[in-house]
Amino acid sequence: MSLELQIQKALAEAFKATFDLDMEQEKLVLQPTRKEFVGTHTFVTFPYGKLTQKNPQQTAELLGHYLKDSHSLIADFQVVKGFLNLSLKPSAWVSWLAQRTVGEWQKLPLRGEKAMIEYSSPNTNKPLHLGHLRNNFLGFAVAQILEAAGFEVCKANLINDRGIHICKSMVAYRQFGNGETPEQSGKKGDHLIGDYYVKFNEVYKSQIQTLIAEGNTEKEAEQNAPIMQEAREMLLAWEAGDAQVVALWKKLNSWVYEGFEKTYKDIGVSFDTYYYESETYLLGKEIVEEGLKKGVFFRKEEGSVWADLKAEKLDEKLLLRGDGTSVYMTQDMGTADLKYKDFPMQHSIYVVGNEQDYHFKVLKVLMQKMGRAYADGIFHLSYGMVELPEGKMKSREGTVVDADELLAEMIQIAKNRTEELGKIENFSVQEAEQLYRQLALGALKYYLLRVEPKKKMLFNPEDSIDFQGNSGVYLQYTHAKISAILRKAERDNIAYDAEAYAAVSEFEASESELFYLLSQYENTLREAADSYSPAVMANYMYELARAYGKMYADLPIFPESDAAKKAMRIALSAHTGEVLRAVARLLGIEMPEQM
RNA sequence: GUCCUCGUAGUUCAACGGAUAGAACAACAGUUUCCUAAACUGUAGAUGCAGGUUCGAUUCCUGCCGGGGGCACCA
Repeated sequence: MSLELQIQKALAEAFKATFDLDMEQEKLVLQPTRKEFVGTHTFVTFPYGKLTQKNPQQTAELLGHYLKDSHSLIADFQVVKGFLNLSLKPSAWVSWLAQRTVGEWQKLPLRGEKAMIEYSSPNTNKPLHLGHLRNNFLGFAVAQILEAAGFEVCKANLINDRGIHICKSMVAYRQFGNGETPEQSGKKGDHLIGDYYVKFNEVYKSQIQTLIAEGNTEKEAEQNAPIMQEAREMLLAWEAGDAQVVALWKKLNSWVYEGFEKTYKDIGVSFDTYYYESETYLLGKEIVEEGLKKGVFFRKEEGSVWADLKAEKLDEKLLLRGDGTSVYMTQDMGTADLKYKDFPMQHSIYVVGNEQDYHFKVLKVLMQKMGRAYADGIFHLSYGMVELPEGKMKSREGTVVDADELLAEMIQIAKNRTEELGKIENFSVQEAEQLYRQLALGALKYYLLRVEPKKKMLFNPEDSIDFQGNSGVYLQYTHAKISAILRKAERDNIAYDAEAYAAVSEFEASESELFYLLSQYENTLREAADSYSPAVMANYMYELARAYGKMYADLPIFPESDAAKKAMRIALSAHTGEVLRAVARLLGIEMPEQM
């Protein structure tokens, strides 16, 4: 049983014994004691005045006395107004640490539930940019977190490989490409195709201007620009299965996939299954028919099919055009069923930007109306855009922060900083290269993950990404320092097992703080899983590293004369390292042993 | 027009309805005979505005102001 639970149980007993009140122990929530007061766990008694017939302060006093007198866990208490601050006995912490270090603590018990996480889901007409990185890191981290929290997880990538966007690149390539290939040009396939997408838009723009100059309205110009018409025709040809168009499409897409795979590998994300829009875009019509039969949807006179969601304040939603063709929502309904068929899940998570909030609200309501088993478990993990100081990134105009380029720059910065500091002279070239990558990716991932997903975030290329302070590098540095401590303990043959530190009977403040934070791993993981928020883990990891940094600076380890204390500090260091590594793994961040 | 979302130090981010709103960067001032100074310590600095609910509101509700996004037989 966790310390938290033991305290809650004790509190329930205290309520019973002192006030003859039966409290549900889960509701007796504890919060961390603020560091200006003594203690680790705080119970707030303001809400219980009516029940106990005492004022909050008296309530806290009475509960505190009971706990101190009757519970082996509680060393002391202190009351400030309605706050009951509890201090646990060092022996309790010490045995907690002893148990912890032998047990399996990284994962919560299995829940017997499945969760599918769809993320990344790129369009195949351009390379990944900074916004995609946020998506990829979020999706991967949430998958890891849910798995650690006891879910069976499936990571899915739904590739948007068809549609007008890829036709634009195809048209531009056909006109201007001269058969260029990734091999000859030395470009990654996704970049090559992305360049043609930009090219398309340049030509499109100039054609619009010409047409406007010839007296067309802007709308007409946009409609009639020859290159756009060509793209539309190509889309129709693709849908008709035109052999040449399909062959071109396959070739260009295969180049893009190679490029994506390289990037995915570089940034350390992976998938368990792939869906291709070209294979799913026709799905969903049967669901519309089913909905019509059930009377959930209705047909307008012209033949189009709609769902009336006015009761849900979502207005009316088109599901099938008058000519019987699908819209985006139609295929998403079909894909939702397909996913469930492949992986019958209780939770279906979509990592998609917040501009689609409405879409996913509607999707969920529609599937609920259709009575789908998985419908209540649909969750749109909506995240805010990554903006530049001058505003939104626009692929069309090529004003994006490219993922591959950014990573390369980060690696270069990591290299420069590391060389300045000169701490890895013993490294081989390969080891050094690996370290630069770890630092660069760690900085990038932590930077993007520490912000609450739904908030938009600003990226300023001028400032780059932090390598100091509240940064991924700080966490890695803490881990590297810990590793050095452990190497030294090993070398000097200093034991730090449970027996070696069992005798410790008092703590310094920074040790208590560290113990407390280490004990919060499960709670934090549960909270992160419940809210699908890697930011919760990221912030926890930073707090933990900071607490360790403080202890490291305040207290000597090897010069400590009390052998038990020395052993305990090493054991604390070791476990802090383990927790940091465990959390970092959830976020996809690697922790170096030396830096 | 309507719906959703965000608004916290100069800047970028924190804070299950709880104590004197935490960090980091930037600024200023300190700390290496001692385990990695990519660190540690200190100083200064913030809840958009107006109401309401509550013992208690950055957090919940209403209105306003400001930023972002959505809503069309587009994807």
